[in-house]
Amino acid sequence: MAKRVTIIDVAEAAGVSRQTVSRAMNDAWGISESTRRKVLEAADRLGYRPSRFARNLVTREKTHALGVMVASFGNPYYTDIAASLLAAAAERGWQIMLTAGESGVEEALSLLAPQVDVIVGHFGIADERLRDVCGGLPVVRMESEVPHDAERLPGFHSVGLDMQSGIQEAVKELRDRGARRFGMVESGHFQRYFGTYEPSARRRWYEEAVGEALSGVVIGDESISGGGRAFAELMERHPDTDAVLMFNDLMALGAVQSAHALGIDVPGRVRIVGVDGLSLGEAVDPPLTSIALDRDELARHVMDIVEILAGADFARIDPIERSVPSRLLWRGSA
Amino acid sequence: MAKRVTIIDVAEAAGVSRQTVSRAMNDAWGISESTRRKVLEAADRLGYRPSRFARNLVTREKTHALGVMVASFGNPYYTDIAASLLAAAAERGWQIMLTAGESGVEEALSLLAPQVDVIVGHFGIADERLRDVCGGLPVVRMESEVPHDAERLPGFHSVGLDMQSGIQEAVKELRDRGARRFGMVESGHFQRYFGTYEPSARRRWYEEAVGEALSGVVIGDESISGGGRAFAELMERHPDTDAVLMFNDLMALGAVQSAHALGIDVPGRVRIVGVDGLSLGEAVDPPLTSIALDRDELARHVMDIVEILAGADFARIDPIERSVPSRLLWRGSA
DNA sequence: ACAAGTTTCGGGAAGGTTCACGATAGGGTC
DNA sequence: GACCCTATCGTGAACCTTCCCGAAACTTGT
Repeated sequence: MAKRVTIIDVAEAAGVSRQTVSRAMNDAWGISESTRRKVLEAADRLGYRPSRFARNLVTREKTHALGVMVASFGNPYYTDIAASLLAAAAERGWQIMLTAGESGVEEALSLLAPQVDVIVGHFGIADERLRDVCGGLPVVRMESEVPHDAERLPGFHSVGLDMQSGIQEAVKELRDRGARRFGMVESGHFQRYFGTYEPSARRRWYEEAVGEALSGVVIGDESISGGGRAFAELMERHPDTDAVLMFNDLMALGAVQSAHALGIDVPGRVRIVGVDGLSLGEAVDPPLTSIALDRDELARHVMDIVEILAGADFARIDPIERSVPSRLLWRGSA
Repeated sequence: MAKRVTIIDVAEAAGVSRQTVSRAMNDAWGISESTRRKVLEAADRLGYRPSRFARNLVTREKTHALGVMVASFGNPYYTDIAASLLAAAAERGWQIMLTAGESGVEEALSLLAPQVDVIVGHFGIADERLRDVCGGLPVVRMESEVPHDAERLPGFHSVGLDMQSGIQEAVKELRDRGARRFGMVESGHFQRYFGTYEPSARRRWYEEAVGEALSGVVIGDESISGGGRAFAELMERHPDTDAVLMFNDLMALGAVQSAHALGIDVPGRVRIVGVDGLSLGEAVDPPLTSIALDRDELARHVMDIVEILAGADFARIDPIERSVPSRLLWRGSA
């Protein structure tokens, strides 16, 4: 194992002191041009690289780092969120260290944790395991629903998404435009995950909003193709459906494609509404109507919490829970 | 300015030594349950957080950090690349610290640089400025074309994209399928950037490949809508065009939408080919045919270089230049 | 009760850098 | 030549944690 080249090695090689090397490297004031060149040459020859840890240690670590974990980076839902987070963090002078949970949440986290001050993300594992793997770091969870009243461990905070208002608004708008029979494609994710099916909050709010006008609900995979298949099944089993809420935009994209393939006019024959408000939804034809998560506000909330946590004594702070409202993004598909 | 709570403060508060506090925090072996609790309680009370820099300093900084800068995180081209980079980096045990250049490339870089070992990305600024702002860190550039023979500064490496083979392949395939008149929508980006227009490598390769069969070239904005407008203009000015190369997939998306709006059948009346191979291209209808950048291979090359650079003595390494080939991704739009 | 072993804890050092300040040398002024 | 000033460079300390190893305390066996 090659020993690290330190500032002292360079100093000796150049025949000067540490301090002089430091001055040369940071092109500081108080060093003659000739010795600077001499030192730089020696550093070059030895392949010297200052240790960023030693440097940050002594410069009082002014920069804060935020660890962000998303489930998958191939999913536009997460990249959109990461984009907003990145912007909000940059605005407040935080650096973002990013990782994805695709191949081992715990391993990725244990690598990320020692490098950052706070961790935020979608994890899909329980608080207890999270605490073990994060080494006591404060954690901010981004939930896909309003945080339920679960007992949070200390040091665990969350920002949830309140979809009730958005769903109500969407149903009202659909009604105003003449929709009479409301269907929904629900996610099978929970079921696959927990074994037992439990209706999602989205479904509960939707059913409450449409009441008697519900035509049917079909469960599908959380993917474009899964959404397409489920949509086709829904239309076959409940042909009178003229408005559909898709569990998310990815599935809604599949539904639009599927409708096109089946010769079903959108939004003429059936109106399709997604959830998430992906920017990707603008790129398709017709552009996707969606109940949008305001990602910038989400990011703002996250950064608010993060800064509270970073402001010393985080350990004494009670779990913070916030939620961001959704809003209807009326585009072409409904 | 509140002084930092150190391990010594906790030790004094708990009436033990540093070492014991360290043991308690890292739940190491060799400490009784009662003292552990006592220490943890004291740490909690004081709001103690171990310094990640001091810790990493002594644990010999085994984890390497890669700084990644992309132009914009809202652009799927960059997020796709970031995704591949993230996967490749995770595979080799590197952490990724991400930033975007949207609001100030230099400022973002100067924040990023002290935190990482190598920097890679799309920058849009000259080597000289980059060197100043990165403090001598080695840099890997991702180029949108094959690295030209510019004089690279030492410490600057690059991976470029070789599009010639992909474009040739695409033109051949289009010919085989009956295309006779070839148009292109070119990017106006260079022109806006440098004032003076210079044909892109894509255009040069394309014109060389189609030869006499070129119907016309129109310049457009590098965006969905810009692509749509330019495509419409191309079809109006050169109505005999039956195959179009769009400068990139984003613009191609606009072209497909525009064609739809104009009642032009794709690919029946005109075949549309994009460049980049965005995963987003699969989500639209018809799915986008594209000359794809193999992002995983790009990421592999980048990580290869990065690991070479990290392996000591980087300063003595001559600029490395690599290029990744493109390949034709035949989907529905051509 | 004593020896031996085990558990628990502390002191000194290391890790690589920057900061504050003191030391040295050379040049100019009188 | 004494004095001061400035430009340049070096020494000790600090930053905060973990590792190594020895000391102390406690447990067990006889």
